[in-house]
Amino acid sequence: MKENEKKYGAAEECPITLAIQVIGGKWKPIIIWGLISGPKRFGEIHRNIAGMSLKVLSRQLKDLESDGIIIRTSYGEVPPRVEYSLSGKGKSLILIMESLSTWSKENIKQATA
Amino acid sequence: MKENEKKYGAAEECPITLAIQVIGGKWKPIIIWGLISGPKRFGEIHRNIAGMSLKVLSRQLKDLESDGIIIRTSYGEVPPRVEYSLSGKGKSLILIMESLSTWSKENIKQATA
DNA sequence: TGTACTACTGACAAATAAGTTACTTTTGCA
DNA sequence: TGCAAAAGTAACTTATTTGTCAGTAGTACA
Repeated sequence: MKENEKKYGAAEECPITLAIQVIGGKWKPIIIWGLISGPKRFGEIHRNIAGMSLKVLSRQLKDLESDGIIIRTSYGEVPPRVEYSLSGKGKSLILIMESLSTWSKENIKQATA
Repeated sequence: MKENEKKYGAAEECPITLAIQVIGGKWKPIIIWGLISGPKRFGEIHRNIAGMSLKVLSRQLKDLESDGIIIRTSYGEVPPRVEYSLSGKGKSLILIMESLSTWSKENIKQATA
Protein backbone atom coordinates (compact mmCIF):
# COMPACT_ATOMS: atom_id res chain seq x y z
CA MET A 1 0.00 0.00 0.00
CA LYS A 2 1.50 3.31 -1.02
CA GLU A 3 1.78 6.14 1.46
CA ASN A 4 -0.72 8.41 -0.22
CA GLU A 5 -3.30 5.72 -0.61
CA LYS A 6 -3.59 5.12 3.08
CA LYS A 7 -6.58 6.07 5.06
CA TYR A 8 -5.76 8.80 7.54
CA GLY A 9 -5.95 6.05 10.12
CA ALA A 10 -7.38 5.78 13.54
CA ALA A 11 -6.55 8.29 16.22
CA GLU A 12 -4.04 5.99 17.91
CA GLU A 13 -1.86 6.05 14.83
CA CYS A 14 -1.93 9.76 14.15
CA PRO A 15 1.43 11.27 15.15
CA ILE A 16 -0.12 14.65 15.77
CA THR A 17 -2.75 13.23 18.08
CA LEU A 18 0.01 11.40 19.93
CA ALA A 19 2.06 14.56 20.27
CA ILE A 20 -0.92 16.45 21.58
CA GLN A 21 -1.50 13.73 24.14
CA VAL A 22 2.01 14.36 25.40
CA ILE A 23 2.06 18.15 25.47
CA GLY A 24 -1.66 18.78 25.69
CA GLY A 25 -3.77 18.80 28.78
CA LYS A 26 -4.88 21.82 30.63
CA TRP A 27 -1.59 22.65 32.34
CA LYS A 28 1.22 20.88 30.54
CA PRO A 29 2.14 23.63 28.11
CA ILE A 30 2.36 26.11 30.97
CA ILE A 31 4.49 23.73 32.99
CA ILE A 32 6.87 23.13 30.10
CA TRP A 33 7.00 26.81 29.27
CA GLY A 34 7.94 27.62 32.83
CA LEU A 35 10.83 25.20 32.74
CA ILE A 36 12.41 26.82 29.70
CA SER A 37 14.19 29.32 31.92
CA GLY A 38 15.76 26.54 33.95
CA PRO A 39 15.09 23.86 36.58
CA LYS A 40 12.41 24.54 39.13
CA ARG A 41 11.32 22.97 42.38
CA PHE A 42 7.90 21.46 42.82
CA GLY A 43 6.56 24.18 45.09
CA GLU A 44 8.07 26.86 42.90
CA ILE A 45 6.25 25.57 39.83
CA HIS A 46 3.09 25.39 41.83
CA ARG A 47 3.36 28.94 43.08
CA ASN A 48 4.08 30.22 39.60
CA ILE A 49 0.95 28.79 38.06
CA ALA A 50 -2.27 30.31 39.31
CA GLY A 51 -5.21 27.99 39.84
CA MET A 52 -3.58 24.61 39.43
CA SER A 53 -3.98 22.17 42.30
CA LEU A 54 -1.09 20.23 43.80
CA LYS A 55 -2.63 16.98 42.83
CA VAL A 56 -2.88 17.91 39.19
CA LEU A 57 0.63 19.31 39.07
CA SER A 58 1.94 16.12 40.57
CA ARG A 59 0.11 14.04 38.00
CA GLN A 60 1.16 16.06 35.00
CA LEU A 61 4.78 16.13 36.10
CA LYS A 62 4.66 12.38 36.37
CA ASP A 63 3.19 12.10 32.87
CA LEU A 64 5.75 14.47 31.43
CA GLU A 65 8.51 12.56 33.13
CA SER A 66 7.32 9.21 31.88
CA ASP A 67 7.08 10.64 28.37
CA GLY A 68 10.66 11.78 28.69
CA ILE A 69 9.93 15.49 28.38
CA ILE A 70 11.21 16.48 31.79
CA ILE A 71 13.71 15.09 34.27
CA ARG A 72 13.05 14.77 37.96
CA THR A 73 16.00 15.12 40.29
CA SER A 74 15.57 14.39 43.94
CA TYR A 75 18.26 15.51 46.38
CA GLY A 76 17.98 13.26 49.39
CA GLU A 77 17.43 16.08 51.81
CA VAL A 78 15.00 16.79 54.56
CA PRO A 79 12.80 18.66 54.09
CA PRO A 80 12.71 17.23 50.57
CA ARG A 81 14.09 19.04 47.59
CA VAL A 82 13.13 17.95 44.11
CA GLU A 83 13.90 19.72 40.90
CA TYR A 84 12.33 19.40 37.51
CA SER A 85 14.07 20.35 34.29
CA LEU A 86 13.52 19.95 30.58
CA SER A 87 15.19 16.96 28.95
CA GLY A 88 16.69 17.15 25.48
CA LYS A 89 13.42 15.90 24.11
CA GLY A 90 11.62 18.58 26.07
CA LYS A 91 13.93 21.27 24.75
CA SER A 92 13.34 20.09 21.22
CA LEU A 93 9.73 21.09 21.71
CA ILE A 94 10.42 24.72 22.39
CA LEU A 95 10.49 25.87 18.78
CA ILE A 96 7.27 24.08 17.98
CA MET A 97 5.61 25.52 21.03
CA GLU A 98 6.76 28.96 20.03
CA SER A 99 5.22 28.66 16.60
CA LEU A 100 2.05 27.31 18.15
CA SER A 101 2.01 30.27 20.47
CA THR A 102 2.55 32.75 17.65
CA TRP A 103 -0.13 31.12 15.56
CA SER A 104 -2.48 31.23 18.49
CA LYS A 105 -1.90 34.88 19.23
CA GLU A 106 -2.51 35.74 15.60
CA ASN A 107 -5.51 33.52 15.06
CA ILE A 108 -7.40 32.92 18.26
CA LYS A 109 -9.23 35.66 20.02
CA GLN A 110 -8.12 35.31 23.62
CA ALA A 111 -10.84 35.34 26.23
CA THR A 112 -11.36 38.89 27.42
CA ALA A 113 -11.01 39.35 31.16
CA MET B 1 4.81 44.64 34.45
CA LYS B 2 7.47 43.46 32.07
CA GLU B 3 6.89 40.43 29.89
CA ASN B 4 9.46 38.22 31.58
CA GLU B 5 8.29 39.01 35.06
CA LYS B 6 4.81 37.69 34.48
CA LYS B 7 3.54 34.55 36.01
CA TYR B 8 2.95 31.91 33.40
CA GLY B 9 -0.71 32.61 34.00
CA ALA B 10 -3.75 30.46 34.25
CA ALA B 11 -4.58 27.93 31.60
CA GLU B 12 -7.21 30.14 30.00
CA GLU B 13 -4.58 32.71 29.12
CA CYS B 14 -1.95 30.38 27.75
CA PRO B 15 -1.86 30.72 23.96
CA ILE B 16 -0.55 27.21 23.52
CA THR B 17 -3.31 25.71 25.63
CA LEU B 18 -5.80 27.69 23.57
CA ALA B 19 -4.31 26.46 20.32
CA ILE B 20 -4.41 22.89 21.54
CA GLN B 21 -8.04 23.31 22.43
CA VAL B 22 -8.69 24.26 18.83
CA ILE B 23 -6.68 21.57 17.07
CA GLY B 24 -6.63 18.98 19.85
CA GLY B 25 -9.24 16.42 20.59
CA LYS B 26 -9.10 12.85 19.55
CA TRP B 27 -9.99 13.32 15.88
CA LYS B 28 -9.44 16.94 14.92
CA PRO B 29 -5.87 16.59 13.67
CA ILE B 30 -6.91 13.71 11.46
CA ILE B 31 -9.87 15.65 10.14
CA ILE B 32 -7.74 18.68 9.35
CA TRP B 33 -5.03 16.52 7.84
CA GLY B 34 -7.55 14.88 5.57
CA LEU B 35 -8.75 18.22 4.27
CA ILE B 36 -5.30 19.33 3.17
CA SER B 37 -5.76 17.55 -0.15
CA GLY B 38 -8.96 19.45 -0.84
CA PRO B 39 -12.62 19.81 0.13
CA LYS B 40 -14.45 16.71 1.26
CA ARG B 41 -18.05 15.76 1.86
CA PHE B 42 -19.31 14.73 5.26
CA GLY B 43 -19.76 11.08 4.41
CA GLU B 44 -16.42 11.00 2.65
CA ILE B 45 -14.58 12.27 5.71
CA HIS B 46 -16.42 9.76 7.81
CA ARG B 47 -15.53 6.84 5.55
CA ASN B 48 -11.89 7.89 5.46
CA ILE B 49 -11.43 7.87 9.20
CA ALA B 50 -11.68 4.46 10.80
CA GLY B 51 -13.42 4.23 14.13
CA MET B 52 -14.90 7.70 14.46
CA SER B 53 -18.63 7.93 15.03
CA LEU B 54 -20.92 10.22 13.05
CA LYS B 55 -21.85 12.07 16.17
CA VAL B 56 -18.30 12.90 17.03
CA LEU B 57 -17.43 13.91 13.48
CA SER B 58 -20.40 16.19 13.41
CA ARG B 59 -19.41 17.81 16.67
CA GLN B 60 -15.78 18.30 15.78
CA LEU B 61 -16.63 19.75 12.39
CA LYS B 62 -18.90 22.21 14.13
CA ASP B 63 -16.14 23.16 16.56
CA LEU B 64 -13.60 23.56 13.79
CA GLU B 65 -16.02 25.67 11.83
CA SER B 66 -16.83 27.93 14.75
CA ASP B 67 -13.12 28.36 15.38
CA GLY B 68 -12.69 29.40 11.77
CA ILE B 69 -10.41 26.52 10.80
CA ILE B 70 -12.71 25.00 8.23
CA ILE B 71 -15.49 26.27 6.00
CA ARG B 72 -18.79 24.47 5.55
CA THR B 73 -20.49 24.84 2.20
CA SER B 74 -23.96 23.49 1.75
CA TYR B 75 -25.35 23.09 -1.76
CA GLY B 76 -29.11 23.22 -1.43
CA GLU B 77 -29.65 19.84 -3.01
CA VAL B 78 -31.60 16.76 -2.13
CA PRO B 79 -30.22 14.45 -1.03
CA PRO B 80 -28.04 16.97 0.79
CA ARG B 81 -24.53 17.79 -0.29
CA VAL B 82 -22.21 19.55 2.10
CA GLU B 83 -18.54 20.15 1.66
CA TYR B 84 -15.89 21.02 4.20
CA SER B 85 -12.66 22.75 3.30
CA LEU B 86 -9.77 24.39 5.09
CA SER B 87 -10.00 28.15 5.58
CA GLY B 88 -6.95 30.38 5.33
CA LYS B 89 -6.55 30.06 9.05
CA GLY B 90 -6.75 26.30 8.72
CA LYS B 91 -4.13 26.28 5.98
CA SER B 92 -1.85 28.37 8.14
CA LEU B 93 -1.79 25.46 10.56
CA ILE B 94 -0.33 22.97 8.12
CA LEU B 95 3.31 23.84 8.69
CA ILE B 96 2.94 23.68 12.43
CA MET B 97 1.16 20.38 12.19
CA GLU B 98 3.91 19.04 10.01
CA SER B 99 6.58 19.95 12.53
CA LEU B 100 4.48 18.45 15.29
CA SER B 101 4.18 15.30 13.24
CA THR B 102 7.90 15.13 12.57
CA TRP B 103 8.70 15.72 16.22
CA SER B 104 6.26 13.03 17.18
CA LYS B 105 7.69 10.47 14.82
CA GLU B 106 11.16 11.17 16.12
CA ASN B 107 10.33 11.30 19.79
CA ILE B 108 7.31 9.22 20.60
CA LYS B 109 7.32 5.50 20.33
CA GLN B 110 4.15 4.76 18.41
CA ALA B 111 1.93 2.08 19.85
CA THR B 112 2.86 -1.23 18.29
CA ALA B 113 -0.02 -3.01 16.63
C1' DT C 1 5.49 17.40 72.82
C1' DG C 2 3.90 20.01 69.11
C1' DT C 3 4.48 22.45 64.82
C1' DA C 4 6.78 23.74 60.53
C1' DC C 5 8.87 22.46 56.20
C1' DT C 6 8.45 20.16 51.48
C1' DA C 7 6.91 17.00 48.24
C1' DC C 8 3.96 14.37 47.62
C1' DT C 9 -0.41 10.33 47.60
C1' DG C 10 -5.29 8.36 48.18
C1' DA C 11 -10.18 8.41 48.04
C1' DC C 12 -13.64 10.56 46.04
C1' DA C 13 -16.58 14.13 43.35
C1' DA C 14 -17.33 17.12 39.39
C1' DA C 15 -16.70 18.41 34.77
C1' DT C 16 -15.54 17.24 29.84
C1' DA C 17 -15.12 14.45 25.98
C1' DA C 18 -16.31 10.52 23.31
C1' DG C 19 -19.38 6.84 21.89
C1' DT C 20 -24.06 4.40 20.88
C1' DT C 21 -28.53 3.97 18.98
C1' DA C 22 -32.46 5.55 17.06
C1' DC C 23 -34.75 9.22 14.52
C1' DT C 24 -35.48 13.45 11.15
C1' DT C 25 -35.77 15.86 6.61
C1' DT C 26 -36.79 16.21 1.45
C1' DT C 27 -37.32 14.50 -3.00
C1' DG C 28 -36.92 10.80 -6.60
C1' DC C 29 -37.81 6.30 -8.01
C1' DA C 30 -39.95 1.42 -8.14
C1' DT D 1 -47.04 3.27 -0.80
C1' DG D 2 -42.71 2.98 0.79
C1' DC D 3 -37.84 2.83 0.52
C1' DA D 4 -33.26 5.05 -0.60
C1' DA D 5 -29.85 8.90 -0.17
C1' DA D 6 -27.05 12.25 2.63
C1' DA D 7 -26.25 14.90 6.47
C1' DG D 8 -27.19 15.38 10.28
C1' DT D 9 -29.65 15.70 15.59
C1' DA D 10 -31.59 14.01 20.31
C1' DA D 11 -31.15 11.52 24.32
C1' DC D 12 -28.28 8.88 26.78
C1' DT D 13 -24.25 6.11 28.61
C1' DT D 14 -19.33 5.55 29.32
C1' DA D 15 -14.70 7.04 29.73
C1' DT D 16 -11.25 10.30 30.70
C1' DT D 17 -9.60 14.58 32.99
C1' DT D 18 -9.64 17.80 36.58
C1' DG D 19 -10.33 19.25 41.06
C1' DT D 20 -11.06 18.90 46.47
C1' DC D 21 -9.71 17.63 50.81
C1' DA D 22 -7.31 15.25 54.07
C1' DG D 23 -3.28 12.72 55.26
C1' DT D 24 2.00 10.89 55.13
C1' DA D 25 7.14 11.03 56.04
C1' DG D 26 11.52 12.65 58.26
C1' DT D 27 13.98 16.10 60.64
C1' DA D 28 14.65 20.65 63.04
C1' DC D 29 13.29 23.91 66.25
C1' DA D 30 10.62 26.12 70.34
